[in-house]
Amino acid sequence: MTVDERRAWEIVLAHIENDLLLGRLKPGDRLPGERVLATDLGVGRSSVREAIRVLEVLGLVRTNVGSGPTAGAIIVALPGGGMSALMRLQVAAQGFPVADIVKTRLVLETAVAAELAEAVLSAALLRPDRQHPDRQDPDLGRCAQLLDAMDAPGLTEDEFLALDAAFHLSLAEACGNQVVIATMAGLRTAIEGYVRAGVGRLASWPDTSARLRAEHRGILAAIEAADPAGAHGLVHAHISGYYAETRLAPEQNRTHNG
Amino acid sequence: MTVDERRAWEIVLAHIENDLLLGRLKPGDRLPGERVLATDLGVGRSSVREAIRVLEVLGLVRTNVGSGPTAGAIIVALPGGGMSALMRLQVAAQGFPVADIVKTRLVLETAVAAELAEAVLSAALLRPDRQHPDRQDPDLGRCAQLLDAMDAPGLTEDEFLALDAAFHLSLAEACGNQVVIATMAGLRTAIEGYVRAGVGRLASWPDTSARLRAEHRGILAAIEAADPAGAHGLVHAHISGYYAETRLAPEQNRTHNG
DNA sequence: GCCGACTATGTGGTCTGACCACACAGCCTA
DNA sequence: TAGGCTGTGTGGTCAGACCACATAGTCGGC
Repeated sequence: MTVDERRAWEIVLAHIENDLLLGRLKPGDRLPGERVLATDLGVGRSSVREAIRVLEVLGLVRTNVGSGPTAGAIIVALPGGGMSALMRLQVAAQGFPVADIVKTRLVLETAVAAELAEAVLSAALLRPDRQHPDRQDPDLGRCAQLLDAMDAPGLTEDEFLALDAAFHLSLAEACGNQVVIATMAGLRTAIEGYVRAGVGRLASWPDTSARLRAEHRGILAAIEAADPAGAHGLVHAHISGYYAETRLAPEQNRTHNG
Repeated sequence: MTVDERRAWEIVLAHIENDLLLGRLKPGDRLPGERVLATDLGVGRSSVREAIRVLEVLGLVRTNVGSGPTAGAIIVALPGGGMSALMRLQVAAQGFPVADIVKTRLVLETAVAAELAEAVLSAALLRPDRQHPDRQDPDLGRCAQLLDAMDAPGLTEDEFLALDAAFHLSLAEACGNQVVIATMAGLRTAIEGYVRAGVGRLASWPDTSARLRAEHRGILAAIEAADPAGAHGLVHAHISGYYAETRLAPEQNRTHNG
C-alpha cells in the first residue's frame, strides 16, 4: 500500500513514456482515448489532458478531433516545434540570453558545414570502389534550390528572411542529425523576432541582402569543393558578421562569459 | 467580431509569453492565480492549468501549493529540466536517434573545451594590463573538485556516472553559455539509460574507470594550459572512445548520415 | 442499382462546480 | 508570552456536462 506521490498527470506521462520505451507505442500509433486512458490509470480526464498537452507541445503527439483513423492523439516525434517553443519561451523569460543563442548557433552550424564538406570529401575519395555504400554525397539540392529562390527579384524582407532561415536549416537537414536539425530550428525561432528587428538597424538592406546571398553561395561552394576548414570559416564569418552588423549580439570577439 | 481560432490553452500561453516579452513578468514573479487568470482571459480554469502545465515542463515556472509568498506559479526560467524532458521523450519516441545525441554532444563539448582553453589563453595574455576586465579565467574549480571526488575509493558505478555527468556539465557551466548548459544537460539525460546499460558491456569497469579519470585530468590540464586544439582533441577522443567501447554509438567514423 | 443526404457514434476541446491537502496569517486561549 | 487553532487562499484533482467535428453507416430518392 505505497502511495504514489507523483501528481496524476505525471503518472500519465510516465505511463506513456514507458510504453514508448517498451515499443508498445511507435510513431504513427494512436494513443488510447482520453476517457479510456483516464479510467485505465485511475485518474481524471483532466489529468490525462494535461499530460497529452505536454506531449503535444514537446512535439511527440499530434491531436485531431473527430472520428476515424486520423482522429485522436497520434505519435509523431517531430522535435522541431517543441525545441522552438522551449527556446522561444526561455528567451522571453530571460533564461536564454540572445547572445548565447547566437553563439550556440555559430558552433553548431560551423560544425555542420565542416561535416558536410568532409562527407563530400569522403564520398569523392571512396567513389571508385563501391565498398562503402553508406558514404554518399549529402543531398545539397534543396540548399541550392533555396539560394536560387533568394535571388528572385522583388522579395520582401520577410520572404528573404524566411528563405534564409530555410537555407540554414537545410544545411542541418543535409547533415542528417535529427538533434542538430531540431536544435537549429529552435535557435532560429527563438531569435526570429530579434532578427526581424535587426533588419531595421542595417545601413542598406539591398547591400546586405546581396552580401548574404554571395556568402551563402560561397559556403555551399566550399562544401561542394570538399573544403571543411573553408566551409567552417565562411559560416563563422557569415553568421557572426551578420549579427554584428545588426548589433544583435553585443561583442563577437568575446569568447567567454560573453 | 473576429473569432479566436486558437485553442483556449494557447490563448493563455500566448498571454503569458507576451507578458514575459513586455517585461511584465520576470524571473521571481508570481503568476496570477489560476482562477483569476481564467476569468481575466475568459477561459476555463482547466485550460489555464494546461498552459501552466506546459510552462512547468518547459522549465519556466515552478508551482507551489498552499498560501503565502512562495505559493502559486513562480517564474524560474530553468531550461535544464525542460530540455531533458524533451530530449528524453524524443529518444523514447524514436525522434532522436541515440547516435545523433552522441554526435551532437561531441560537437558541443569539444567546442566548449576549446573555448575554455581560449578563455584561459586570453586571460593570460591580457593579465598584465587590466584594460579587459571581462577577460578572466573561467571558473574551473568545480570541475577539479568533481575529479577529486571521482578518485574516491569505493564508488559505485552509478555514483561514478553521476560524478562523470556532473563534471562534463561543469565544463559547460564554466563556459557560461546557458543554451549549451541546458542542451548538454538534456543530451546527457536523454541517453542516461543507455549509458548505464553500456557499463555492463565493458570488459573491465575498474580499468575503464581509471582511464576515464585520467582522460578527465588530461582535458582539464589542456584547458588550464591554454591549449584549445589539445583540449578539443582530448574531449573528442574521450567521448567517442567511451561510446565506442560501450557500443552505444555504432560507428564513430561515420561523419555523415550516421 | 446508385448516389446523395441524414443520423449515430466517438473523438478532442472546453467549461463548471465541487472537494481535497496544504501552507500561511492571524486569532485566541492557557 | 507561547502554544495551538482556525480562516483563507493556493494548486491538484475529479466528475459531469456540453460542444464542434469527422467519420461510418443507414436510409431515402432517383
